[in-house]
Amino acid sequence: MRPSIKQVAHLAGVSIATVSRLLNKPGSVSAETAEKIHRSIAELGFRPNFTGRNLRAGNSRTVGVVVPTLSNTVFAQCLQGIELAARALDYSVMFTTTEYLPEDESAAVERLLGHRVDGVILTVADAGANATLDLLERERIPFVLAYNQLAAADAGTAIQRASVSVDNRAAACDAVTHLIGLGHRRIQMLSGRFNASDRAMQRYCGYLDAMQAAGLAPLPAIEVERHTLTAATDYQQMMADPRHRPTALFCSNDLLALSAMRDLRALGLQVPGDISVMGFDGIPVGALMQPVLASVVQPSEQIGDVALRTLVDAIERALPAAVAASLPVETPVPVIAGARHILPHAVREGGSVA
Amino acid sequence: MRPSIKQVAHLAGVSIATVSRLLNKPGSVSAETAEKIHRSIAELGFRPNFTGRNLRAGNSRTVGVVVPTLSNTVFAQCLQGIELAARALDYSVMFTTTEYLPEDESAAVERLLGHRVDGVILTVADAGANATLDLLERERIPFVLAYNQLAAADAGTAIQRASVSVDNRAAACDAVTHLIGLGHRRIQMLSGRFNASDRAMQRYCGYLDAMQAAGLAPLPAIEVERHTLTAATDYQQMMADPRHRPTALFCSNDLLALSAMRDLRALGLQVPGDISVMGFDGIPVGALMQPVLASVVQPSEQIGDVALRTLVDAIERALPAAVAASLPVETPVPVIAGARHILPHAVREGGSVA
DNA sequence: CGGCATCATGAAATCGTTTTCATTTGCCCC
DNA sequence: GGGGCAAATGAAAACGATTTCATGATGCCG
Repeated sequence: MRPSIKQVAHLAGVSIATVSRLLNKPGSVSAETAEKIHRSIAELGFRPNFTGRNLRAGNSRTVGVVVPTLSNTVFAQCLQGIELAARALDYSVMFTTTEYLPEDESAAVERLLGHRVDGVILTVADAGANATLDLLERERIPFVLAYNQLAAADAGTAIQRASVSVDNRAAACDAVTHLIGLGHRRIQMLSGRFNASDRAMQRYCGYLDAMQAAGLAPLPAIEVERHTLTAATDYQQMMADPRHRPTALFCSNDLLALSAMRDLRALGLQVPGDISVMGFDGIPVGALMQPVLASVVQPSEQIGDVALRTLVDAIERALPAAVAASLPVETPVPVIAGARHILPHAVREGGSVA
Repeated sequence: MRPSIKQVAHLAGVSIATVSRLLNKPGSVSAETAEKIHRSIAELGFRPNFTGRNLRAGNSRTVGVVVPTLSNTVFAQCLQGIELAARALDYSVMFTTTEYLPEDESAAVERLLGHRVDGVILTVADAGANATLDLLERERIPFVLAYNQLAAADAGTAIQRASVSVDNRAAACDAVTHLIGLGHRRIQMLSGRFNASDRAMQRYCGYLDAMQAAGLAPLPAIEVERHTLTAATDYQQMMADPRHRPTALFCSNDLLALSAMRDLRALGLQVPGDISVMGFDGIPVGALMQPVLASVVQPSEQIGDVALRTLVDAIERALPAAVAASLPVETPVPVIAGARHILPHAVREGGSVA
């Protein structure tokens, strides 16, 4: 068995309380005692057991992260940002994915709650009506949404949720406006399933905004499963026919845009000669390619960073509230004042549009 | 405070032992008692606290993962594979990065050990001489290396470590042989720092193998910092001069290959017209681009999957050994029989070479 | 009808910490 | 020199689960 504080205390000839004190607030123990204890710790190779500490303290200095997948660079970068910030604040990260299955979201969160994470960062399919978020709220676990953008209307409700994202609608509008500025009139949106990503819907709204503002007739979005464009035969037929084919394709994410470009080339079309393609996300490899993938860049790593800091703020703000809640008198709900963090986006111009 | 097993027991009018039994082996408690307890659990919204369980059990059903970064898709996919497999085996994943700083490896592992993870999956800078691995070994924590490929010579030593990777040397040799087969004679390797990645060195050996086998004169590798090719002016000069310029560039990873291609284009060179570029990793976007990035594909997600399964095997094999170790008589070291898992690689042909 | 095995359950110890409360010691000041 | 105060330390109770051991009840067999 690994050495515990008890062995250290015994070897140093002091009580476990003294060892604990040395570890937590070193000022409160005399110099020579500290010296003895430090020697014992070194000799035994003692390492405090967080499990014991967490059990007693009731918090774990661990946050849970739930994202759809890591196959999309966007989420990987976000997780990267989260981990970096967490490490800086001395938090640990427990991580899980949902594979875009809404029904897995709850299971994932349940597991994290079993581990008594102090808070959760998640990207859900639909932040609007979501049982998982309700669960977190019921359990009074601070959480922050990443990428999901809360509707401004929610700001008026009693409990305000926190989210960190770009302004999806405005960003999409900027992208489409960029295309319009280049002379495109027939612009169509290619999107992942709306029910797998509320962002896709918001971006479609942005598309509508831009088309409307320019007085152009919006086209219905083409919804496809992830990365399975080749299966969408009706879509292929549309592209094959120059009369139905849009002159520009606005894709709800970069991976989709890259897949689309490959498929279009397979159909014998030139990008951007025959058709322009613009993405959304601004994944780094997009800028390395030739032609550069035009896109709307979201600061994914920063989204993670801000999400984590917001979450930790909420956690540590909730701490005194938790103490109050343990009083016999039921105090008012210790609500985390939510915040809709909207981070800046940028249009990346690129050779994939003309 | 969240409901504990105690409240459940009280509400159901039974002892906490009975509740615990119901949760662990449901057969051992009578039907009507089970019914009462289930009702209490539902009413209180009770969720077992892993912290308590882990403290008592001495294991956490959690594994730690340490990789250099998530900015490289390769590691993100590996983590994805790990998480999927972990979830299937009912393990959780605690995750951290090192930013390619060898000195951060130990700190990361220390933190994970504090959380009492049952095992660790890691990718280190140099698996040969590595203090972190020694630490894990001293602490008798099962661990599995991912991407790091143990030298076959290690198989003879007393303690055998486990690793999951492709055969880097053979894979690089295959890649370079492919280039040679296309008629290239002046082939040079562009690599990340050897001291930041032992894989890079192994791949350079593979390069040497291939050149030697073909009777060609090998060139020294160009070592660069990650993604900072533009700063390497001597490299730029070499590329600018057709007499010094190799006809093909073999890069130690795909991100580097993509950066190189962009820089070469910036110098006015055509890929593959003036120079061919081949990568290593086989990241998925490489196949979406035009031209397709030729590369050696490693099965990253599968590496994660196998690494996790190997680790869990070791953990669960070590369990009885741990019991034995708690006996007064010091039993022989409960060594995890290591295994060098070599997964298959494949050469992906692509338009970036000619 | 008594003895014994089996089953369901409870009491209590345990895991490794933190923290409260009490106790000891030494010191200062009057 | 004694009273009181501060500093340093120890004993013990939590935290939430599992698990061992003991106990009572039940049923079966001779």
